[in-house]
Amino acid sequence: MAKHDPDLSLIFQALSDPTRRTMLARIGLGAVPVSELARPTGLALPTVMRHLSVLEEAALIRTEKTGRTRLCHARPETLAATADWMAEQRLIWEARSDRLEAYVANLIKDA
Amino acid sequence: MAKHDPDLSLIFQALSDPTRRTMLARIGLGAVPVSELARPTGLALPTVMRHLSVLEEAALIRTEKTGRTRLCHARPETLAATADWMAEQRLIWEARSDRLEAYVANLIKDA
DNA sequence: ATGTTACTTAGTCATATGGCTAAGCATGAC
DNA sequence: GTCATGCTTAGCCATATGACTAAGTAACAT
Repeated sequence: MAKHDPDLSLIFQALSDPTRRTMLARIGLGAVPVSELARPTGLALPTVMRHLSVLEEAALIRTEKTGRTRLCHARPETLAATADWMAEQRLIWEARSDRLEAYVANLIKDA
Repeated sequence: MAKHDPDLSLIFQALSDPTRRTMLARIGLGAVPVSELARPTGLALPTVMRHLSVLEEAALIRTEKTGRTRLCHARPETLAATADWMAEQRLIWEARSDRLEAYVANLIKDA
Protein backbone atom coordinates (compact mmCIF):
# COMPACT_ATOMS: atom_id res chain seq x y z
CA MET A 1 0.00 0.00 0.00
CA ALA A 2 0.89 3.59 0.66
CA LYS A 3 1.92 5.18 -2.63
CA HIS A 4 3.97 7.43 -0.32
CA ASP A 5 2.34 10.77 -0.93
CA PRO A 6 3.85 13.66 -2.86
CA ASP A 7 6.77 15.42 -1.23
CA LEU A 8 6.28 19.08 -2.07
CA SER A 9 9.90 19.89 -1.31
CA LEU A 10 11.16 17.38 -3.86
CA ILE A 11 8.53 18.40 -6.38
CA PHE A 12 9.16 22.15 -6.21
CA GLN A 13 12.90 21.56 -6.17
CA ALA A 14 12.51 19.49 -9.33
CA LEU A 15 10.36 22.17 -10.96
CA SER A 16 12.79 24.96 -10.08
CA ASP A 17 15.16 24.16 -12.92
CA PRO A 18 14.25 25.43 -16.41
CA THR A 19 15.96 22.50 -18.12
CA ARG A 20 13.87 20.10 -16.10
CA ARG A 21 10.68 22.04 -16.81
CA THR A 22 11.43 21.83 -20.52
CA MET A 23 12.07 18.09 -20.32
CA LEU A 24 8.94 17.65 -18.26
CA ALA A 25 6.81 19.55 -20.76
CA ARG A 26 8.16 17.31 -23.49
CA ILE A 27 7.42 14.18 -21.49
CA GLY A 28 3.95 15.51 -20.77
CA LEU A 29 3.21 15.30 -24.49
CA GLY A 30 3.98 11.60 -24.49
CA ALA A 31 6.60 9.06 -23.43
CA VAL A 32 10.12 9.85 -24.64
CA PRO A 33 13.42 7.95 -24.65
CA VAL A 34 16.33 9.54 -22.79
CA SER A 35 18.43 10.28 -25.84
CA GLU A 36 15.61 12.19 -27.49
CA LEU A 37 15.19 14.28 -24.36
CA ALA A 38 18.90 14.96 -24.28
CA ARG A 39 19.33 16.05 -27.89
CA PRO A 40 17.69 19.52 -27.79
CA THR A 41 19.37 20.44 -24.51
CA GLY A 42 22.94 20.09 -25.73
CA LEU A 43 23.86 18.68 -22.31
CA ALA A 44 26.03 15.63 -21.70
CA LEU A 45 24.06 12.44 -21.15
CA PRO A 46 25.08 11.94 -17.50
CA THR A 47 23.80 15.44 -16.80
CA VAL A 48 20.47 14.62 -18.41
CA MET A 49 20.25 11.39 -16.43
CA ARG A 50 20.68 13.32 -13.21
CA HIS A 51 17.88 15.70 -14.14
CA LEU A 52 15.71 12.70 -14.90
CA SER A 53 16.46 11.06 -11.58
CA VAL A 54 15.50 14.29 -9.81
CA LEU A 55 12.20 14.26 -11.67
CA GLU A 56 11.71 10.58 -10.91
CA GLU A 57 12.45 10.95 -7.19
CA ALA A 58 9.89 13.73 -7.08
CA ALA A 59 7.46 11.24 -8.66
CA LEU A 60 6.81 13.65 -11.52
CA ILE A 61 7.86 10.97 -13.99
CA ARG A 62 8.30 7.22 -14.12
CA THR A 63 10.85 5.49 -16.35
CA GLU A 64 10.97 2.03 -17.77
CA LYS A 65 13.81 0.35 -19.57
CA THR A 66 13.21 -1.86 -22.59
CA GLY A 67 16.25 -3.31 -24.25
CA ARG A 68 18.86 -0.60 -24.21
CA THR A 69 16.53 2.40 -24.29
CA ARG A 70 14.77 3.96 -21.33
CA LEU A 71 11.35 5.52 -21.79
CA CYS A 72 10.14 8.40 -19.62
CA HIS A 73 6.45 8.75 -18.79
CA ALA A 74 4.64 11.59 -17.02
CA ARG A 75 2.90 10.96 -13.70
CA PRO A 76 -0.11 13.31 -13.76
CA GLU A 77 -1.24 12.37 -10.23
CA THR A 78 1.77 14.12 -8.79
CA LEU A 79 1.22 17.26 -10.80
CA ALA A 80 -2.44 17.17 -9.80
CA ALA A 81 -1.58 16.88 -6.12
CA THR A 82 0.75 19.85 -6.41
CA ALA A 83 -1.82 21.89 -8.29
CA ASP A 84 -4.23 21.12 -5.45
CA TRP A 85 -1.81 22.52 -2.87
CA MET A 86 -1.45 25.68 -4.94
CA ALA A 87 -5.19 26.04 -5.39
CA GLU A 88 -5.68 25.69 -1.66
CA GLN A 89 -3.15 28.41 -0.83
CA ARG A 90 -4.58 30.58 -3.55
CA LEU A 91 -8.04 30.37 -2.04
CA ILE A 92 -6.75 31.38 1.38
CA TRP A 93 -4.71 34.28 0.04
CA GLU A 94 -7.52 35.58 -2.07
CA ALA A 95 -10.15 35.20 0.61
CA ARG A 96 -7.89 37.37 2.69
CA SER A 97 -7.68 39.99 -0.06
CA ASP A 98 -11.45 39.98 -0.34
CA ARG A 99 -11.79 40.72 3.35
CA LEU A 100 -9.31 43.56 3.00
CA GLU A 101 -11.19 44.99 0.04
CA ALA A 102 -14.47 44.74 1.88
CA TYR A 103 -12.89 46.56 4.81
CA VAL A 104 -11.58 49.36 2.60
CA ALA A 105 -14.89 49.62 0.79
CA ASN A 106 -16.59 50.00 4.14
CA LEU A 107 -14.25 52.77 5.18
CA ILE A 108 -14.98 54.64 1.96
CA LYS A 109 -18.72 54.24 2.29
CA ASP A 110 -18.65 55.69 5.82
CA ALA A 111 -16.40 58.62 4.89
CA MET B 1 6.08 49.66 -16.73
CA ALA B 2 6.42 45.93 -17.09
CA LYS B 3 5.82 44.35 -13.70
CA HIS B 4 8.49 41.89 -14.88
CA ASP B 5 6.49 38.71 -15.08
CA PRO B 6 6.81 35.77 -12.70
CA ASP B 7 10.05 33.81 -12.87
CA LEU B 8 9.02 30.20 -12.39
CA SER B 9 12.56 29.17 -11.48
CA LEU B 10 12.70 31.65 -8.61
CA ILE B 11 9.18 30.81 -7.53
CA PHE B 12 9.61 27.03 -7.44
CA GLN B 13 12.99 27.41 -5.83
CA ALA B 14 11.37 29.54 -3.14
CA LEU B 15 8.57 27.01 -2.66
CA SER B 16 10.98 24.08 -2.41
CA ASP B 17 11.88 24.78 1.20
CA PRO B 18 9.44 23.62 3.91
CA THR B 19 10.39 26.46 6.24
CA ARG B 20 9.55 28.95 3.51
CA ARG B 21 6.26 27.21 2.74
CA THR B 22 5.33 27.44 6.40
CA MET B 23 6.21 31.13 6.55
CA LEU B 24 4.34 31.71 3.33
CA ALA B 25 1.23 29.98 4.63
CA ARG B 26 1.35 32.20 7.71
CA ILE B 27 1.77 35.34 5.61
CA GLY B 28 -1.11 34.20 3.42
CA LEU B 29 -3.40 34.51 6.45
CA GLY B 30 -2.50 38.16 6.82
CA ALA B 31 0.46 40.54 7.03
CA VAL B 32 3.04 39.56 9.67
CA PRO B 33 6.10 41.28 11.15
CA VAL B 34 9.44 39.48 10.72
CA SER B 35 9.95 38.68 14.38
CA GLU B 36 6.58 36.98 14.62
CA LEU B 37 7.45 34.85 11.61
CA ALA B 38 10.76 33.94 13.15
CA ARG B 39 9.48 32.90 16.57
CA PRO B 40 7.84 29.54 15.72
CA THR B 41 10.74 28.47 13.49
CA GLY B 42 13.42 28.62 16.16
CA LEU B 43 15.83 29.91 13.50
CA ALA B 44 18.24 32.79 13.94
CA LEU B 45 16.92 36.11 12.61
CA PRO B 46 19.47 36.45 9.78
CA THR B 47 18.41 33.03 8.57
CA VAL B 48 14.78 34.07 8.57
CA MET B 49 15.66 37.27 6.72
CA ARG B 50 17.34 35.25 4.02
CA HIS B 51 14.27 33.09 3.58
CA LEU B 52 12.17 36.21 3.34
CA SER B 53 14.40 37.75 0.72
CA VAL B 54 14.13 34.57 -1.33
CA LEU B 55 10.35 34.82 -1.12
CA GLU B 56 10.47 38.50 -1.98
CA GLU B 57 12.76 38.04 -4.98
CA ALA B 58 10.35 35.40 -6.25
CA ALA B 59 7.62 38.06 -5.87
CA LEU B 60 5.64 35.73 -3.61
CA ILE B 61 5.65 38.38 -0.91
CA ARG B 62 6.18 42.10 -0.55
CA THR B 63 7.58 43.72 2.59
CA GLU B 64 7.27 47.21 3.96
CA LYS B 65 9.15 48.75 6.83
CA THR B 66 7.47 51.04 9.31
CA GLY B 67 9.59 52.34 12.15
CA ARG B 68 11.77 49.44 13.22
CA THR B 69 9.42 46.64 12.26
CA ARG B 70 9.01 45.13 8.79
CA LEU B 71 5.66 43.77 7.71
CA CYS B 72 5.35 40.92 5.19
CA HIS B 73 2.39 40.76 2.82
CA ALA B 74 1.36 38.02 0.40
CA ARG B 75 1.30 38.67 -3.34
CA PRO B 76 -1.54 36.51 -4.64
CA GLU B 77 -0.94 37.46 -8.30
CA THR B 78 2.30 35.52 -8.30
CA LEU B 79 0.74 32.44 -6.77
CA ALA B 80 -2.09 32.72 -9.28
CA ALA B 81 0.32 32.90 -12.20
CA THR B 82 2.11 29.82 -10.94
CA ALA B 83 -1.14 27.95 -10.41
CA ASP B 84 -1.99 28.82 -14.00
CA TRP B 85 1.22 27.25 -15.28
CA MET B 86 0.45 24.10 -13.30
CA ALA B 87 -3.13 23.98 -14.56
CA GLU B 88 -1.90 24.31 -18.12
CA GLN B 89 0.58 21.44 -17.77
CA ARG B 90 -2.04 19.39 -16.00
CA LEU B 91 -4.46 19.78 -18.87
CA ILE B 92 -1.86 18.66 -21.38
CA TRP B 93 -0.80 15.67 -19.32
CA GLU B 94 -4.33 14.56 -18.67
CA ALA B 95 -5.49 15.10 -22.23
CA ARG B 96 -2.67 12.74 -23.12
CA SER B 97 -3.92 10.17 -20.61
CA ASP B 98 -7.42 10.48 -21.99
CA ARG B 99 -6.19 9.70 -25.47
CA LEU B 100 -4.33 6.71 -24.11
CA GLU B 101 -7.38 5.48 -22.26
CA ALA B 102 -9.53 5.94 -25.35
CA TYR B 103 -7.00 3.95 -27.32
CA VAL B 104 -6.98 1.13 -24.81
CA ALA B 105 -10.76 1.15 -24.60
CA ASN B 106 -10.89 0.84 -28.35
CA LEU B 107 -8.55 -2.13 -28.32
CA ILE B 108 -10.70 -3.86 -25.75
CA LYS B 109 -13.92 -3.16 -27.62
CA ASP B 110 -12.46 -4.68 -30.82
CA ALA B 111 -11.03 -7.72 -29.07
C1' DA C 1 32.64 -11.87 -33.41
C1' DT C 2 32.83 -7.04 -33.62
C1' DG C 3 31.23 -2.66 -33.66
C1' DT C 4 27.81 0.77 -32.58
C1' DT C 5 24.32 2.50 -29.75
C1' DA C 6 22.21 3.92 -25.51
C1' DC C 7 22.72 4.38 -21.25
C1' DT C 8 25.52 3.92 -16.56
C1' DT C 9 28.95 4.62 -13.09
C1' DA C 10 32.56 7.12 -10.96
C1' DG C 11 34.84 10.98 -9.89
C1' DT C 12 35.92 16.10 -10.27
C1' DC C 13 34.83 21.00 -9.92
C1' DA C 14 32.60 25.61 -9.17
C1' DT C 15 28.87 27.74 -7.29
C1' DA C 16 24.57 27.97 -4.55
C1' DT C 17 22.02 27.11 -0.31
C1' DG C 18 20.77 27.01 4.47
C1' DG C 19 22.44 27.41 8.77
C1' DC C 20 25.26 29.98 12.30
C1' DT C 21 27.66 33.97 15.23
C1' DA C 22 29.12 38.56 16.01
C1' DA C 23 28.59 43.26 15.29
C1' DG C 24 26.15 47.24 13.66
C1' DC C 25 22.25 50.73 13.31
C1' DA C 26 18.05 52.83 13.58
C1' DT C 27 13.61 53.59 16.54
C1' DG C 28 10.70 53.79 20.47
C1' DA C 29 10.55 53.64 25.58
C1' DC C 30 12.04 55.72 30.04
C1' DG D 1 20.58 60.73 27.16
C1' DT D 2 20.41 55.80 27.73
C1' DC D 3 18.72 51.39 26.88
C1' DA D 4 16.12 47.78 24.92
C1' DT D 5 14.07 46.20 20.56
C1' DG D 6 13.99 44.76 15.84
C1' DC D 7 15.99 44.23 12.19
C1' DT D 8 20.66 44.41 9.10
C1' DT D 9 25.29 43.45 7.55
C1' DA D 10 29.31 40.70 7.26
C1' DG D 11 31.49 36.62 7.25
C1' DC D 12 32.00 31.61 8.06
C1' DC D 13 30.91 26.63 7.36
C1' DA D 14 28.94 22.22 5.61
C1' DT D 15 26.35 20.24 2.25
C1' DA D 16 23.78 20.17 -2.16
C1' DT D 17 23.47 21.16 -7.06
C1' DG D 18 24.46 21.27 -11.92
C1' DA D 19 27.86 20.58 -15.18
C1' DC D 20 31.75 17.97 -17.02
C1' DT D 21 35.03 13.92 -18.64
C1' DA D 22 36.42 9.23 -18.80
C1' DA D 23 35.54 4.74 -18.69
C1' DG D 24 32.18 0.97 -18.15
C1' DT D 25 28.14 -2.38 -19.58
C1' DA D 26 24.35 -4.26 -22.01
C1' DA D 27 21.71 -4.65 -26.28
C1' DC D 28 21.24 -4.69 -31.31
C1' DA D 29 23.16 -4.79 -36.08
C1' DT D 30 26.19 -6.84 -39.43
